Amino acid sequence: MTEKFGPELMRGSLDLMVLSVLSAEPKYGYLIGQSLREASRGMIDVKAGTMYPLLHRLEDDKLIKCRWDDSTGRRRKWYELTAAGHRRLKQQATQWYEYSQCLMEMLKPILAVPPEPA
Amino acid sequence: MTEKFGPELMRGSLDLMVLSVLSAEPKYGYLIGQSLREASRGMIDVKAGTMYPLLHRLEDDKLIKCRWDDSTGRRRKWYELTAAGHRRLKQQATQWYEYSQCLMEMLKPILAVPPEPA
DNA sequence: CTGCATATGTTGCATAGCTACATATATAGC
DNA sequence: GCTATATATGTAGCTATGCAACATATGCAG
Repeated sequence: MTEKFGPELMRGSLDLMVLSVLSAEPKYGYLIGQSLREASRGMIDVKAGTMYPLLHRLEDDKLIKCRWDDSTGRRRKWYELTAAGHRRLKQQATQWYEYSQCLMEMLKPILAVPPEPA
Repeated sequence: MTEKFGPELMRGSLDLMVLSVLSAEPKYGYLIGQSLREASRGMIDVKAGTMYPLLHRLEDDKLIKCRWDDSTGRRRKWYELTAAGHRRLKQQATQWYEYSQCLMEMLKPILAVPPEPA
């Protein structure tokens, strides 16, 4: 396992990742963080100070909507995608795919060079 | 042709792209911008207010070094990678590749859905 | 000689991820 | 019962970086 991905690298795709893990089923903030860690085998670790403001932004933009669950001792804020959220997810996923293909093309000659032997 | 890639998307990989286009041969700032536009078929358009501060940062970090050419009427500042720059490029390219693979895995189910018919 | 492409640079703004902190409950170990 | 840890949400302030807007200057085409 390599190092955890730095914040600069994820900048610009965190929204996309959160929308992505919410697309299948509703989740609450803490659980979203766990899901991302699992899906990335520990490479992606979104901090609380990043996650909650991010969720509030997405909610302000009407891409997700929330529902408090106070039935248990643990207060949990469940989020799910709105129709606009689903649309945005598809659009952003497509754009990210195109971008990564574009960048990959540029990096091809660099990545083709094998790493120096130890 | 889709829309130009937004700044949020490129955040975190602009350094990598600049190092990448400098890896083959020295270039000056304005030319780097053109090279990126061409390599991306117009999708990537780095503004002057982004490019020059970026180059100064990379130089401060000793990843690139410059040489003025005042022999023509056009003052040009040619940049080339240092040894550290080459190392950083390989390292960042590899990390970006891993990150994109990771994200692509997450986006697979979303991208698999065909776009709605018009 | 006027306008545009070329070429480099700065200032100030907005955005978003981080650390550090604050609050509160559930659970496990002693 | 007490303590430490995991769970769960939140805020305030810092920092980094891409942007628009501006500034300066040259070469070349009409």
